Amino acid sequence: MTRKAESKLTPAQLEIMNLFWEHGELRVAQVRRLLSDRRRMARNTVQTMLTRLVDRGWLQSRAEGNAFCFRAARARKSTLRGIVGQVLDTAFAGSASGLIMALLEDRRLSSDEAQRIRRLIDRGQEDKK
Amino acid sequence: MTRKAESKLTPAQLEIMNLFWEHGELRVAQVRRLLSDRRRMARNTVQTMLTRLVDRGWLQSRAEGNAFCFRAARARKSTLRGIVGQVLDTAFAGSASGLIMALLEDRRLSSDEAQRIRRLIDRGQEDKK
DNA sequence: TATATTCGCCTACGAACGTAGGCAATGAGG
DNA sequence: CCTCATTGCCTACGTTCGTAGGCGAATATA
Repeated sequence: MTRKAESKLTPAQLEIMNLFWEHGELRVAQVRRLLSDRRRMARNTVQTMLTRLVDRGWLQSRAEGNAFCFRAARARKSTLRGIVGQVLDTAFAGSASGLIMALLEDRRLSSDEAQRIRRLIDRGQEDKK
Repeated sequence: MTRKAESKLTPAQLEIMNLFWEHGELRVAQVRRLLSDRRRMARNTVQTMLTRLVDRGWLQSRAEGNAFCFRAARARKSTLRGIVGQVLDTAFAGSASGLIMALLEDRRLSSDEAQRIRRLIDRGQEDKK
């Protein structure tokens, strides 16, 4: 069982990880271009962040020709689970309903989404994989 | 309208804020004592953190005799709402059901809690306010 | 071939965090 | 009056983050 170390991603790092989870393998320049839609930063800034993400096990890199290809080293699913779990414990003392209450307080759900959530709860109730 | 600045609390800071939301007004030594159950730190560490929380508008202070009393300057509710909203946007691209899915993936709900959540969803569905 | 672009790598820097030492004042106890 | 514990305040230090400059190698272009 590989220990996670759970080093916690900052918002900026998470934004980068999202790109990898969505696009798979990317090079520095590509990350920068994809990122530039909402956040402009120098090439070296992107490079530094990728290097640090590699250091902490969030990304893997692979040499291809003269450049490098990076890709996510951890699954999106388990990472998000970790993030939510952390918030749940530190901010809501483990109360899932407390968290969901806060969630519903400023976000109106579409009936579609409400339906989906209800199903999730029911499934989690009867059956535990 | 006092601007929130939404400076984001770190885990350690949140732990302290929780004490104030639970206990109301506290002095440095009291915070340290309450904190010592799970996290031992020097008096000056606590002092520094409180000072910084005051600087950033999370706490208010009031002189009482020779010492100071601190208390929360922002409501727990709106703070937690902000935290969840931030996670929702940065990690789940605004998808509430995505967040809840991650939540349910490693936390089994008690049927009690499931019931409560279902009620919250229904209420949010029909009626806003 | 000479020049410009792209990329990796090393280094830096200010801000924020968590941590804490040390000093001065004030109040309590002998 | 002298000593000790408590408190406020100022300062510091190592780390991480976000930001980036600059150098040198390789590649593309004129």
